[in-house]
Amino acid sequence: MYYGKNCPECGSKNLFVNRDKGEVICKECGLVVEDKMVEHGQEWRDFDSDGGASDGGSRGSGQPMTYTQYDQGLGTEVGHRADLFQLGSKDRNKFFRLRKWQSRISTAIERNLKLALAELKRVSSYLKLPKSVEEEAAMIYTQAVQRGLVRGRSMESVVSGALYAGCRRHEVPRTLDELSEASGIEKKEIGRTYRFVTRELGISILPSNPADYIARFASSLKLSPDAQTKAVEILEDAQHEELTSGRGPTGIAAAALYVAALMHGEKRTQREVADVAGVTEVTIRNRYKELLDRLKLEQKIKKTKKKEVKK
DNA sequence: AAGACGAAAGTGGTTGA
DNA sequence: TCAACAACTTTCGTCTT
Repeated sequence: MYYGKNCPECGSKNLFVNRDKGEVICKECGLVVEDKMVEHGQEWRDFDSDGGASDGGSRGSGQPMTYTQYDQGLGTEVGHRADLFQLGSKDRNKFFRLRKWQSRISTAIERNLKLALAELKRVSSYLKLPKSVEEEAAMIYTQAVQRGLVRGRSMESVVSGALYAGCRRHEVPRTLDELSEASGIEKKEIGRTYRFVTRELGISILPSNPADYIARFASSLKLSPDAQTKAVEILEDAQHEELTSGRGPTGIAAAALYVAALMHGEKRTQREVADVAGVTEVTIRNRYKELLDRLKLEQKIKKTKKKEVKK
């Protein structure tokens, strides 16, 4: 199927549309021509304006230098087909010679990065992660590749691990489940590579704070802002009582939300809360019980219950 | 009938010898 | 490397609303 454009890398018309993944791949050279098709206004990766002779510090499209640019803008691309028409026949040999040369120095690392960062962007946009996280993850991945940490692991799993690490560092945690769903990599695999990569790179891993999950969970549950702030309060109390250490942060966040919802008369079933938090009802119950025991919230709940009865 | 509760057995990961 | 261990899940039966 002709996609309507040629591959900016090799000029081939043999572009393959993968709707599941939302990307377009060139069958000739393997370049991910376009990803994030769900998003509006995705630009084509224009190597032509970026690379080649015009690269003298002024970036073609005015992009800042970033890690998501696979070579950080430092590499040199030898021009493409379109340039041919501007060249005299005399220069053609030179052109082809340079192109050949380029393909030789284009190392496995660069090639890997190119593909990996496309994948990274795809997953990142799927999860609607902020740019800063994407940058962080790209940086982590780049370092991982340079240290040869990808060897023996799938590229995708390392990308996912890097993204997970990026999320954690920017305090916009996503659960392993969400990463897993977005990337198609198994949860434990992501966790493994995440631990491995962060350890090898000496990246500090601050344990994630349950409060970071509250906002997202609350909005999927359509809870009022009041209930949400209440949940955060409960969380703070729980941390004073040291109910939070050693426990899964999502379970705690879920329980806090569940209680907060009860207290505000916006009851959600344990099942509903459990689903958005990615834990089971049992876990919520356990945390919930602890909260009641240690924080003496019982009377408050009974009060609101009476109110409901009166109504 | 659906939700809440809890017991019991199972799973995967961490830790310490 | 192995066994003990804690957190969490799965499953299932019982109670409550």
